[in-house]
Amino acid sequence: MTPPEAPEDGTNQPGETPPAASVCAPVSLTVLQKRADFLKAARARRQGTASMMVQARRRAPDEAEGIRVGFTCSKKVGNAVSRNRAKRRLREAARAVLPQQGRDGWDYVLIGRKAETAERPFPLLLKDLEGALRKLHR
RNA sequence: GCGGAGGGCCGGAUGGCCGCUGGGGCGUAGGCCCGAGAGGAAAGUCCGGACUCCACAAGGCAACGGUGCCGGGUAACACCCGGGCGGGGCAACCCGACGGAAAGCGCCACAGAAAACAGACCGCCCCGCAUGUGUGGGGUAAGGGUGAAACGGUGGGGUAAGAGCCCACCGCGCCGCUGGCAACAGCGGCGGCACGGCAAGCCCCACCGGGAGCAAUGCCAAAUAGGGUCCCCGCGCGGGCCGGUCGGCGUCAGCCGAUACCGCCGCUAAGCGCGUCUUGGCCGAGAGGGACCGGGUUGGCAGCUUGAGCCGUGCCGCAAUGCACGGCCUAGAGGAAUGGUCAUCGAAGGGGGCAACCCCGGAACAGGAUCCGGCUUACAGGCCCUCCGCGCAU
RNA sequence: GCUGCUGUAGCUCAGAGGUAGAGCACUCCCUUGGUAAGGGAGAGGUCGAGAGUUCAAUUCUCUCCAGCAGCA
Repeated sequence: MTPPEAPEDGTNQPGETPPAASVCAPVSLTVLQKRADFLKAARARRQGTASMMVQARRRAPDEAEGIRVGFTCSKKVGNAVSRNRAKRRLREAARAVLPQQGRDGWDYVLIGRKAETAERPFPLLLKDLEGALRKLHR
């Protein structure tokens, strides 16, 4: 089931992802660093999925440029190893999905969950993020 | 071969594509190229330091805390090495908070006659009286029972019964000699049992320690309200004193005062509280503008990785370690990088098979956050070296 | 990252080297026509875990494990 699909992903992603980030979409993807940005996003819309919680906020026009995204894992997720693994997988999922499906001028915050974020197969992780974005943009 | 002891090491591999962090080079720039990127515990934060700030200044004492056989190592340590003593193991070897209880105080439940300094419940023995079992006096601590612990142990002599009362050995204590730097050990002599346990109870002795921590600390910038100092303008608002006016009380002398009194208004659940006259003089200097200072907030920079560093060789030393020479540069983030995915190979484990082998499965504990030295705790599995016991063969 | 504090009954807390306790809650009984209140009786504990000191540890010491605070 996965082997037939997997090579497609392996050949498609390298060809498509970099142009999407560099040429086709002029929006830049930056990472949230400030505590205030996270707090603002936490007050905005949110959508939970099996593997993650997604918060999204449309910024005021003069705040910043492009799509911004942040990652968070609380201590409930586990020790440092599992927290870091969850954040890395979320970061990779955001890199694959947000340049196409994110909207310019929005902030997104992805929050890891206990075991699911680290264990869910990667294609399903991507689908979770896409579904959550669709609901949040409505 | 089986079982065991000690020490050391590794702890998924290779490659493709796409990324991340910081470094170097090129380029006006978009960007391109090069090389680097988690651990043995990075963990717990239990000790010891470096470093920074604060306090105090030669320093000492007190208090508090820590360490605690001896010697050595070290920047230092509660760590390491060697030795001693005690305990465990047939052994290799392992474990030990291991100073002082004859400086003092305190505690030792229950049981037991008695729990710390002597004494005697049941007993044993002698004598007297009464007599078949008691009673009075005296001696004794061997035996019984209790307890975690009971006033040296075993054997012999001795005795009315007993007792270090006497003797031998053991234990204990003191003295001397010998070996050792020392802890301590050995030997000899003497004493004649006195000295119960607890110091992870207070304490005594010796030694050590000022406090806080990189979220320490230093620097830069921005905006905001308020504070301090100085300068300019300056007497409009407000403060103090005196006076006026007005008001309240009054025993008619006076007293009190815009924080009083009456009333009103506003905030409040209510109470408290605040505001609601005026002009003149003097003192004083506010607000406004400018400059500087200090504090807080946000962001940035430094601290930030060349160090009690790592590797190799040689030398002194039983060893820890030290010294010399040569070589190497090995993460530096800051809501915090070291990843995702694919392919090939793959240890443990599970299933099938007489077996070769086949199928499933897919790597333990866990990730830097100023840096070092230790300790402790977690850890699938594997490799190497040395040693011990038993069995077999020679 | 650093520094402290706390773990005892279902809950809130005492306790101190030899017995584990109080209040509320729970169960049963009395009282009431019934409930509440009141009275009586009862049950409920690896004292966070593991080592050590001691004759004896919930208490003293050490090591772990949780939880909660503070520090820019």
